[in-house]
Amino acid sequence: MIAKLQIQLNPALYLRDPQTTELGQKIVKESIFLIDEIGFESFTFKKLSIRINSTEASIYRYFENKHRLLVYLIAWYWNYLEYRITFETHNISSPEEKLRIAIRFITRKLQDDENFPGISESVLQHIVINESDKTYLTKNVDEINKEGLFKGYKSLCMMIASYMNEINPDFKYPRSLTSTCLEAAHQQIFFAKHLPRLSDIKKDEDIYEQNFEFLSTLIFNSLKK
Amino acid sequence: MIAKLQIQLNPALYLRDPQTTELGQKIVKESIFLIDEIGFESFTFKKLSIRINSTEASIYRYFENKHRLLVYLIAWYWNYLEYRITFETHNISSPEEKLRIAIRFITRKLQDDENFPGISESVLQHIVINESDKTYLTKNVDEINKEGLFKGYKSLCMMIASYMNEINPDFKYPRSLTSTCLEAAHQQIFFAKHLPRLSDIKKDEDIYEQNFEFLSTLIFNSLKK
DNA sequence: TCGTTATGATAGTATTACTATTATATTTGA
DNA sequence: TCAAATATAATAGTAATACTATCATAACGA
Repeated sequence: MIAKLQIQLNPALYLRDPQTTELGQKIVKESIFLIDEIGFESFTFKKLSIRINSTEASIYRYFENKHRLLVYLIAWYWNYLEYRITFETHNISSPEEKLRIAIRFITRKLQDDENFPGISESVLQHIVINESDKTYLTKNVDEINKEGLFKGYKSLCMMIASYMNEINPDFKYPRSLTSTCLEAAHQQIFFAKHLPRLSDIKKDEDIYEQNFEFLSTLIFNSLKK
Repeated sequence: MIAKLQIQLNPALYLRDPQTTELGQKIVKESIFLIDEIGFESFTFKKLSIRINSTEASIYRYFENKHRLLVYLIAWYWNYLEYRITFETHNISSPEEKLRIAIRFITRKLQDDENFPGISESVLQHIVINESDKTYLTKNVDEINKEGLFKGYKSLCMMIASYMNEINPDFKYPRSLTSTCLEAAHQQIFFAKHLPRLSDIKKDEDIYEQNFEFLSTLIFNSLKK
């Protein structure tokens, strides 16, 4: 390995940086599996502590509460996506091509990434599908936002919106369209699985591919001059 | 009054029909205000019971738990919207016009409706913006869905999708586009207020009007042949 | 090796999300 | 109109949740 990769996150996301200690890494790694298994509402630090053979008090030294831990995990995900898209669009000059790559990435089913052994990206993606909206749908959004905890999501949104702007500078809603599609990217997967009448995506075919087609159509039609 | 209006809801939504008793009506009416004030996470039957001078146990006779109460309120909202849209599109034959009316309604800021004095539609709309996704983003979606509790939302979605189908039968994603827009209708308002970088909607102008413009553009561009 | 830091072990508290029981008030219907 | 059914209030109780606090000990670094 020539360089060790690490996703840089806002220190306000945690009390103690979980990436720096063994226990911290265990908390993050196992919380992903546990939240995926039982859902965020049923997830507690107590249950997690039992799973990792530690104590509630120890986990509370890393994260203020379970909501902050969720915000941390989701922030990690968006930062990871932005990093991957930045990497893949590097040296590509066509904004259409960059946009296509970005749509590909936000609609793609993730595989676990060996560069980040502490985190199962595939399971984390399930959490994004099922729980990510809960990070901001809370009475203290403004407070959390002021601390900069949604920076990763906003930054990704603005990056994609900037490609749209390059393609058609007259289009009036690049950010709204991007945030709508970022949300749809996981919502449509959720609907296809649980509320199929809300979607045209068929469960028996490749739902991720269909979602890519849907969002590509939506975006490129909107950007036509 | 020549006819008393009442939104018909699936009886599985409640244990005892709140529309039939004074206490039930008080529970529904005040829960809307209380959830809006303190947010769904902080909302408890205990707090509500104090507010309406009743007891926790009495409220539990109407609703299994607070999540079911939320599902009830949101179901009421979607049924109400469908009722209004059905009424307003009555006798209109142009599918473009029907679709425009529907978009108008899903993006419009609601006023309290005198026909339904027990419910503040304007405050309920805030709850839809802030809390509605929590009705389905839960581990037991499938169970709740099987009971038919999301029927109102699905029915509204399919109605709007059918207008799209009339306009352009070749368009492959009428349901996905509709559900995406129904979600965006409240998401963009939320973003404009709390996470403005995720949206092009400006807080200082009429956010509801801008949202109507955004979604109209999105939808009609998608339906172009 | 001394001091700092991280963790574990344990305990404790207010609140939440219920369930159960009983008494009383109100409605209904025979 | 009286009895029966029903609705509500009042009260109590429980297990779990979401924390906070204290102290001992292990590990670690200078």
